[in-house]
Amino acid sequence: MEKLEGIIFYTIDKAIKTYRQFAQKRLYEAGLEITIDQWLVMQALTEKPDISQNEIAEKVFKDAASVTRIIDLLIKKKYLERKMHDSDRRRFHLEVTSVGKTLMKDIAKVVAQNRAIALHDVTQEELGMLRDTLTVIINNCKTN
Amino acid sequence: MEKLEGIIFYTIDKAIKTYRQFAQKRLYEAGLEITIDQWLVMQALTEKPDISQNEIAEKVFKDAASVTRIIDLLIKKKYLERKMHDSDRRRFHLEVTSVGKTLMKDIAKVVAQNRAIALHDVTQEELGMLRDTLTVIINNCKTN
DNA sequence: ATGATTTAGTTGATATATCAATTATTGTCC
DNA sequence: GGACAATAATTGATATATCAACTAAATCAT
Repeated sequence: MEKLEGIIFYTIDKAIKTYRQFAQKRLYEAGLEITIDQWLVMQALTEKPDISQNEIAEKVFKDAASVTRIIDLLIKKKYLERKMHDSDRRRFHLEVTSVGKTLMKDIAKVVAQNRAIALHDVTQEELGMLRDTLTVIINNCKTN
Repeated sequence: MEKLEGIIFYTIDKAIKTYRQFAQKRLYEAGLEITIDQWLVMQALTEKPDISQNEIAEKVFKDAASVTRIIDLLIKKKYLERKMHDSDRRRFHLEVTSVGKTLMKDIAKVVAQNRAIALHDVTQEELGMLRDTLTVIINNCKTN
């Protein structure tokens, strides 16, 4: 068996974990009280305000159960509110509060900086190839 | 703010999560009772039998606390044993049992297949560039 | 040699991941 | 239109991630 260092999935794992730690630390240092995972949910809601919890789960690659719990925390923090859904009483309408909107704006700057630092010296071409190769891997692994 | 789909870290996250789900499912279907994270710890121990728990944590990008708990489970499953360390009574000598060794051999085949499937149609050159770009990102994010 | 510091590992608290089971509601089909 | 299946979300159980506090042992410094 090949050593861990030689395995590409080990490197991919290392890259995303290193970036997440880096990004989380910088959010924390900027006084922004949110985790990366909570931000992902907020971002999905910002992009599509009428999204359902199940759709959020799919979008951020999480389980519906995880999304339920993350939303519970975001509500506790007053960044979100659960309201009645117009046409489907099984669903909720999730509303980003004004506090939540302000927070998201503040985060945007830090997130942009994080990416710029993390991608320093990576060309557009390299970025494109990175994306293409990862997309091939993703499709190869689709179970269905 | 750019949409999630356009963010490279979102794609990296998606790739590693898709692969992990794929790999875990195939391990489970092969009747192998181990998680990917537990396998990582076993593999680190197989590569360096005298490794310490802290060194394992560093190698597999986990917290020492996580490693303690993963090892507890591996011991409960009889794949590992904690023994006295020769020269340092703070440490343990972790020993892979014969059951554990057999398991690791069985896993090796499945893991090799998983990688072959996941990397189908990815050339050596693409793999090298993927690794290089990820390494740049990892170094850019090193906090220290 | 002893007092301070460092290191190895554990434990508790909280956040997240995953699966299975459950509830409430909606949709389908005859 | 009423039984049945599908869907949206929650909850419980277990595994993992992370941080902080802690214990025990080793090392360092004078």
